[in-house]
Amino acid sequence: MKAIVDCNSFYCSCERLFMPHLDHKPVVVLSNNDGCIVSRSDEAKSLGIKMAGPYFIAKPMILEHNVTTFSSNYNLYGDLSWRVMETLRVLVGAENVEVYSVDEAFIDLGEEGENDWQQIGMKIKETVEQWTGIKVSVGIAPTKVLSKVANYLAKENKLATQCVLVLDTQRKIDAALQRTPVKEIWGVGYQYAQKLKEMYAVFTAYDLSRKSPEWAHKHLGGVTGIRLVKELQGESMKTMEKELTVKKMIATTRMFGHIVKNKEAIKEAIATYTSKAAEKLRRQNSAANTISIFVVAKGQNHNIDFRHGESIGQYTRLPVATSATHELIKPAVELVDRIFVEGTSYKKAGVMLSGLVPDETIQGNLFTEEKHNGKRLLMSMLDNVNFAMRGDMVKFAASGTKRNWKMRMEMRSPRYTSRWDELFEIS
DNA sequence: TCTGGGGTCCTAGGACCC
DNA sequence: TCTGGGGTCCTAGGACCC
Repeated sequence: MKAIVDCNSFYCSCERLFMPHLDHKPVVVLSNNDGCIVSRSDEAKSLGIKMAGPYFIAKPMILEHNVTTFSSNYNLYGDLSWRVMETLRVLVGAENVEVYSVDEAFIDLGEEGENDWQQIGMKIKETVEQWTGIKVSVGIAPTKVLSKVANYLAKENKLATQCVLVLDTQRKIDAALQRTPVKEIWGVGYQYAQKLKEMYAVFTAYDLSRKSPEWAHKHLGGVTGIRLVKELQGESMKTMEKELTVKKMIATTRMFGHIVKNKEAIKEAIATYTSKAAEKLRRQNSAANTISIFVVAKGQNHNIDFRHGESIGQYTRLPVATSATHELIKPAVELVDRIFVEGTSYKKAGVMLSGLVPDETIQGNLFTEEKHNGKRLLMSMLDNVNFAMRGDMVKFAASGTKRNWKMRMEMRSPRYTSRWDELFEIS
């Protein structure tokens, strides 16, 4: 059996932990740049505030109903996420936990025996809540996809389920699938949901589970579709992933706080993002052999298709894979010259590192020049300083010092658990 | 004019996830 | 006025090889 443990309204729950007077009150958390709503408490959901909806559209409603609003505080969320995952590892053994995202983890509960799954689920839920203060929902079923269905229904009916739902018989599975719209299945997005409904009259997860794997291959994206249908039918096709996943691509991209028309500012932004991306790269001991950058211009009909503003990109293949910031900044900034158009208004830029390989410079070897090793040392010192200061204390000059392109973050709460000067105080 | 049957590697793009 | 930031996997198609 597999379980999925999912934190309820995770970012909102993190904020409430330090402001308990907000319990049972509507709360929302905004994305970077205070652009979209990315987390809503149940009370905010029932006011009709839309997930991923633009903040400025929801703002009148937010003011009217006195909804407490936060900018994202990733230091805080990251730390609390770590506490939740550690709790799970203590409960079921680290080797059985697969961290799936900042607020979700799969757990392998094993196959054998007549276990009281309901009780196991409750124990997990209650322990996490007691140890971390974060409320979670637990779905338990024979496959990952079915456990996600169970989790979805647990959240839909919090009172009846107490946030724990087990699907351990075919009868329960079928009943659950019949109550689940096809769009809510893990792996079915907007496009497939429309297609399934309009062309094939598939409305519920149950309808889809009646289709054959061959049918799914034809109409649901090849092998991906086969796996999905088999998982719905109770056959495990998605195994537990072992931790230690090394990323295959690393990106740092941001909207600007304001429109940018100046090439130097774009270069500063690109240099800053490159530094950040290189840091992530070194954290997983990789080096990159390809660096790409892109910029997004503000389109004419911005209000209609803001998402599809045309993105113009370029990439460079590096002669040698590297993880050194200065070796990445130089080609990145040069790429800006190739794509920048005078007189254009830009709203976003990004850097992507790909072609990632293990970093050869980490263990100095006899055949590497000394200069090369010194470079890695400089980088670790820089990472250490920046980590200790929890910011970017030491930067490359190319990143600029004024940064008037920086994003907005006007309502961020204190980083209670990761900065000494922002610790929670009791007076 | 005709025009095989494999392979591999790479890139772009689509679809999805949180 | 104002619309997030990461990632993954898969497929198709082109270039190239024998």
